Amino acid sequence: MPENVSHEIPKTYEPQAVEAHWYQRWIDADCFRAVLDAARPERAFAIMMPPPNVTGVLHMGHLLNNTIQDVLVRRARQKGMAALWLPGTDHAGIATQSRVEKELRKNGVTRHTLGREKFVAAVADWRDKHGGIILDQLKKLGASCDWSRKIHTLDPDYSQSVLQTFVTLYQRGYIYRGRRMVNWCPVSLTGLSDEEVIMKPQRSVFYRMRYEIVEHPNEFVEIGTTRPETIPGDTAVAVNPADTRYAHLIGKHVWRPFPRAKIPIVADPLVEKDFGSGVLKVTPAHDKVDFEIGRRHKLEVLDVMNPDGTMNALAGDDLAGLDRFDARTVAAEKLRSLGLLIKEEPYENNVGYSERADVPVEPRLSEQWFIRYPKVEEAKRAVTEGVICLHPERWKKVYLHWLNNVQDWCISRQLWWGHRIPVWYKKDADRNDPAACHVAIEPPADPENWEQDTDVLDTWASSWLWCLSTLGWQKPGDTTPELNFWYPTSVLVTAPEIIFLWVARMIIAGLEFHGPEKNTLTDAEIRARIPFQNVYFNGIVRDTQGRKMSKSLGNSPEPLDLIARFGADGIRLGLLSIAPKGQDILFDEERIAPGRNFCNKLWNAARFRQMSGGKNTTPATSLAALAARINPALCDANDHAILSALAAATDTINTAFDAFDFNTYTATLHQFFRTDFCDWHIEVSKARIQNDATRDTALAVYDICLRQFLLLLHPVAPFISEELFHLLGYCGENDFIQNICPDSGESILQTLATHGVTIDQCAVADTSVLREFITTARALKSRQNLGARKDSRLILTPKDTHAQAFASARSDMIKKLVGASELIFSDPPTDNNPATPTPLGTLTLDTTGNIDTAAEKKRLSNELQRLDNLIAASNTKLANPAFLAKAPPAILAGARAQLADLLSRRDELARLLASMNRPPSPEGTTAP
RNA sequence: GGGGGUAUAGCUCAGUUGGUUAGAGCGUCUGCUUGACAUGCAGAAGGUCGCAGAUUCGAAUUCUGCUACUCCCACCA
Repeated sequence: MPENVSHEIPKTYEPQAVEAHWYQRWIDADCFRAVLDAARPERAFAIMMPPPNVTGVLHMGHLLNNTIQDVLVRRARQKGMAALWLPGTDHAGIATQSRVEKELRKNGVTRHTLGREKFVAAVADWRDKHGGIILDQLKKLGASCDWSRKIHTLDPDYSQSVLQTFVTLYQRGYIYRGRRMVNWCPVSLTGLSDEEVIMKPQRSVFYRMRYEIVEHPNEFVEIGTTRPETIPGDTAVAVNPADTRYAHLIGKHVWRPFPRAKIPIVADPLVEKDFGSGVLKVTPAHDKVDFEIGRRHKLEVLDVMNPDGTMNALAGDDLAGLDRFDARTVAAEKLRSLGLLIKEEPYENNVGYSERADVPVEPRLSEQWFIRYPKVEEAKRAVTEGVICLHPERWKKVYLHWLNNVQDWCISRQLWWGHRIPVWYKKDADRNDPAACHVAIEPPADPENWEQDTDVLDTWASSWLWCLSTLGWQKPGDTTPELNFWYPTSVLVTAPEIIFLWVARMIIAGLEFHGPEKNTLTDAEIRARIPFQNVYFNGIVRDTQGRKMSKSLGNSPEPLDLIARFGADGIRLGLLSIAPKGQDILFDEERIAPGRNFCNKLWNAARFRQMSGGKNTTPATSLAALAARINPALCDANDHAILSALAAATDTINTAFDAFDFNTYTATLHQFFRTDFCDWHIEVSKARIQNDATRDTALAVYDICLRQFLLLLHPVAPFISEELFHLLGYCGENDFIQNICPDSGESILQTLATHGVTIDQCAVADTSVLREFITTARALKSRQNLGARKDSRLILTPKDTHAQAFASARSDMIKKLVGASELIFSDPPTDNNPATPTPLGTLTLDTTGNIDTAAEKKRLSNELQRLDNLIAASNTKLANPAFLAKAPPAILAGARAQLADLLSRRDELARLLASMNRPPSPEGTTAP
């Protein structure tokens, strides 16, 4: 055993112990600390972790998202980049506040009985207790974040920057206050942005009713609604100005049923002629469209609801105090009793739900702060010009569509947990008079005369600064050494769900705030201001039925439990290899088990390498040192083949990384290691390991493969790769695999050549012929249920002298791999022994009777039929003059060669089939 | 209503710019405790590449239409 292999590899791989050990060592050695290198800006590589909510618990989506980030950052670290992965958490206004309010309610306490200051303190307290859990859980996954830089969106510095951007945007004219229709959540009691409203199809009732025309008693117009409870808020009915049916009624009035009142009939183009009766009841206080119509026609705005969704006094005695949905039933009853209800029809429509509270939002008129987005054109250009690349690219369209239709952003929330809006109003003054507003981070000098706005900012109005404020940015135009070095960051890894809520807004924030104030930006300025260069959208992790993971469905596995059972590396490998590019993932434990199995396989292969010994005493910490152990004269064709495959796999993986193609990455790891290295190369070279003369060279080839493979594997499976790298002595005791860059394919070939091993492509080709021959021979045996026997006699009728020499030289190898006691070269026996064509000639299995002749004949006929079909197709193609004239020569030659091959195999099969039809010869087997 | 996405083996997915007989993992079947590994090995079965056209010498791949499922956006009450 080599001296540098100082520890024996245990029999079974125990991920828990290995993971805990290495994570601690990495932390102790400060492996994840990002150190800027101002002199070499090209070394910068940064990823900002999408900050999880402090209320969040680790779920499958986090596992995938953070695995991808960790893979990218570890890869960068190996390549010698100054790699920064910055973690943090989001204060998550509504979610956190509701969570704590719920706790308080258990003790009969509300935020109002507690008061603002104490309540915020209580929430902060809860956050301090629970908010860090999710990041600690990520450590179990192996996340290599620079934990010393952990940021929270309510940290004092971060908060300052949030307030400062509000003030700046106000000064630049992008922020205004207005009485507008907003999406009101009657449970959270706050306004919401459009992006926080989820449309859901709803089974509703469409009420068709009639309103009497004031000027024409006993004449009615029919009106449809799904919300009769809002009738008391009606202040008009509207028709389309081009609708001839109602033209004579415009300017007249109808009776609102309850409370009974005269309301005008107006004409407005927003009304669809063809929908329902073409008459719309207008409730300006409770519908966005109606509000717009009301504004144009100067209609009264009658708010008949309380903030909590109950009806108020204006709704009339029968409805007042009722919940909006109960009021709907009562209102319908009232219509019926008044004889105004024509019909109730089942109806499916889309209703907006509050994302957090999951109740229908109520369009509600209220005073809110809005942002008119700056730099919208530049934000589009950043993506259309490819300054920011989206992966997969198709999200471009979604992103641009949003920007093309973007509405002003309602940023005030009627909550207490968050960044309090930095605006003070002069007492007893008109709040809409700018002169009576003090907008600044610092309160006015005479605070007793002012009142601060009670609202806080939308959480996303803080997280849109994530790429800036995490790097010490405090105010627009700021630069810091950290910003200069790491900004723009390299990749953002996130879910497409938040492309509007977060991604687009971060881009806008970067463009507006990073650099001096400018109205428009050049391409170069865009390049300098964007927050990230790439966005990788990972899919959503769903269950096997395609449903989102959720607590209430109980379909979400416990990630820490999975890590304990499969190992972090196993999960990472499993998740990454099943994640289709840009598609959602259907998660099932069964589907990630191969990740764990692969780790086990690797462990055992390493163990086999170590148990195979070797007399090397020199350290083997580089490719060159390992290559130096090879005696080129002892390299066989299999060595050439596996080393060639290693270089090819390396190149494939490098290309895959550049394209964020993780499918190819994991598939290549699997193909190379399992199929090429373990199942073929190790097996085929075992004899050479047992031979003193060849052992060192064979082991050196193992080591080159294992070392390079571990380096390539490390980003996705950091723990096991580090452990084995050390156990196999590929680095010093105090080194880490993260600091070692895998050689490129070309560099591997060059280093080998320097040490006398120039990959021989003929040898590589020979190996693939041998593999095919072995597989065919095994199949031949297996069909006779002799797969496990090692005493079979094989008779090869070589197709030419080269084939004979080839097989003869490898006779021992073939016998061992196929499981045969003899390999005889001879003409085919004349009786009905099973046989098969192979690349080297016809191979016959010498059986002593008892073969299933019928089954074998059937198989041969099927195979013959298949070949005949292929030959027919091939002939047709080659008989086509157009093909002969237009196909490239290489394709043509290929087609001809293929046909020749098919024909010879067909002839051989036909001969074998014919021989099976003869009665068996009485002597049994024939031999030369 | 508008815009995406997907459709390939029983299941989940690969399939690079069109090119020789469409691949993998899981599952299934058969055999095997082979001196690293049963979380394994060997072998096998299994596909009209959603449907219909078009382009081409040649289409899973490009184009058109259709169908099914799915996601996002949207002010039809």
